[in-house]
Amino acid sequence: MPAERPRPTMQDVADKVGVSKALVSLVIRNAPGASAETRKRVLDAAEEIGYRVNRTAALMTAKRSHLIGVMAKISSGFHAEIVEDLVAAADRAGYEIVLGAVTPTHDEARVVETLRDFRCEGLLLIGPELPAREIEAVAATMPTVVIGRRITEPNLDVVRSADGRGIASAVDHLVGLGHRDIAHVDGGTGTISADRRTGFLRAMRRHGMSDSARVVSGDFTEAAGMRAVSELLDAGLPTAIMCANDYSAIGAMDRLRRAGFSVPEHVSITGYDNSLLARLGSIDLTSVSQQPQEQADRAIEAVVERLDGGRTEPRSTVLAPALVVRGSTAGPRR
Amino acid sequence: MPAERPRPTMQDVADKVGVSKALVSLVIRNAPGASAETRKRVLDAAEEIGYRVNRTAALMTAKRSHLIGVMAKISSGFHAEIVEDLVAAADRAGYEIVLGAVTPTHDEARVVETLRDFRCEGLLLIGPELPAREIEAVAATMPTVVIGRRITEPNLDVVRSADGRGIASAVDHLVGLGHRDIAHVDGGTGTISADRRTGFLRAMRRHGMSDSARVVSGDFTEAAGMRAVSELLDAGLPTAIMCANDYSAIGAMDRLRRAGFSVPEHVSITGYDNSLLARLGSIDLTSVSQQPQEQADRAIEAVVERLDGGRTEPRSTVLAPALVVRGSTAGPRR
DNA sequence: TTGTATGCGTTATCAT
DNA sequence: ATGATAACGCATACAA
Repeated sequence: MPAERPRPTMQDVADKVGVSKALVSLVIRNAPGASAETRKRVLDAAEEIGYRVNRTAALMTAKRSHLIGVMAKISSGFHAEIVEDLVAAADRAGYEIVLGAVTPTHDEARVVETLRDFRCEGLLLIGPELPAREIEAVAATMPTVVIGRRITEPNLDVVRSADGRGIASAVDHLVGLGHRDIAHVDGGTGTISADRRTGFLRAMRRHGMSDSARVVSGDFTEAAGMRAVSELLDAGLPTAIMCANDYSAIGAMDRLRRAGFSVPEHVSITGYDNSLLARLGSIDLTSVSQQPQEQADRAIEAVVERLDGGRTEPRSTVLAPALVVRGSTAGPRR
Repeated sequence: MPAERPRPTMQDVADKVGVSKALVSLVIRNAPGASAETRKRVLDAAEEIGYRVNRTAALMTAKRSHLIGVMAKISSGFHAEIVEDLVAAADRAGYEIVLGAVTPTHDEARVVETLRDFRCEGLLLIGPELPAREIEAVAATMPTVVIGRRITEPNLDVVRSADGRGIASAVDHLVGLGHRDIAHVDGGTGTISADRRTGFLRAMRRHGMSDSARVVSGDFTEAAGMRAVSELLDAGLPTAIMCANDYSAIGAMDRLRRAGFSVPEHVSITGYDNSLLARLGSIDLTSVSQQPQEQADRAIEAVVERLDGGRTEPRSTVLAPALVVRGSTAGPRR
């Protein structure tokens, strides 16, 4: 027995003021068609009896909900960061965010269903791992934007940052410092990892260093970074190691230091994501920012264009990542 | 013009099967009063035409929504962790979580309003910074549980971990290792910080070490940890430093190392929260876990007791924190 | 077991 | 500018 005291309704306000509820509706929604006089009286009465519009009821009849569903894995710092920027951007565009959290007990499919049940008009999927055809099936139903994953399907908008270019800028940075022997610790199978890996190989080729370009397999974890360095210790250490993300970079740094090498004096290290970790003074990791705020702005822009502007052709927005140089990189020892 | 293709309704299913929508309603809700025969036919038809109950409409008439609102600051790793556990626990109890994210652009008051608008039956506030009377005002309206903050108001349930005891267990650990000169870097004003500070002082007194108990002021940031160590370097380094949270502990560690001291050889360091950071191999920080999963379970238990069990007296649940010993603490140098 | 009727709080259409 | 009224999709008491 949830002690639910009956909320005042629009009718209550109307009765109090002595007008029709239709008029109250106009005033509450800030729609034109009510005199300033009445408007004030209605607002005052509403305030007084503590009236708040019943969103559930409003959604029943309203054409629009102005709700945007966002699927994210909040345990990921990067996702959480983007979500923050999304609510701000949505706010500016006159929309509200409904957040669907992906957790071990709530998989992506279920989150999407829930979001849809809440009558969201558009869907923003952050780093979805759902099969492309399932995403496409959703996108056929409602405006959908995929954030941070390369995927081309009709009906689908994509906002992401160019992972290949991000890695390339890091390679350029290291080469500029004089490095010639660079290894990459990748993130395993998966689109993102693949993009970063090929970005690395391509950039190395561009610098005429294909021969020294080594790739060690990993999986985006700290442990993977440590394992990779163990391998490299056996095979012969490069002068710089570029990791597929910050976590593995931190693992790599740690393993190196435990082996008696110092960063960046003996080996330079780069990460990816420009996470909170990378920014820590005690870690101070050169990393690549995916520009979460930019991505958030573009994603909101994309849905809103479809929702308010009537756009129907898909659009892909690829942002340039930004290298953030910190203390984990320096010129190689001679 | 959001291309909203009309969703199939209960009537559509009813028409297809050739029954009334009331009957369909029974079947969908899994309520008794329909033959197994019809049940199957209805379910099949629903499946076929892709029918999903319109939650908005259902909420209009249903007594219950089985929705629990959670206010959290997802940029906080600790909050994010608890949220994950909450959705799992809610799931087991037959409820669904509506997540309200507190961000720089959406303050706590606004989030609470939104959650209420979504017709949540209960509210879970994680680490609220709202004034106690505002929280009480909400709690007067609907079952409310405050997580992680000490506060006593009528109508209010509280689930938290005993910060004082957590710090005390860390003190005991250090004293057991032989430390006699211990400093505490606090987290500024605020309930949580105060609890940890007094917990420290009390534990030190218990060990007869009030004289050597020093408190340096901080603010839960990495920078605060660094500043605090700078102060201590001038005043004379203790053999152990207990920080109010992991962030400031990391700042402290870093500052010490830059000054040429090593952890834990010269100085032992402890943090608080047992965050992802503390668990990193390269940081390996002795810390105190607030047991997020336990807290989540208890919080759900509390609302559900009020919602389903009809409990009305407030209840406060104080959990025992768990010390997690890692590599940042060791016996003092002689 | 099944169907009918009514209400939920709001928005939207059409009068006035 | 204002009001009456019909949806909206579903749950529920009640009738059959």
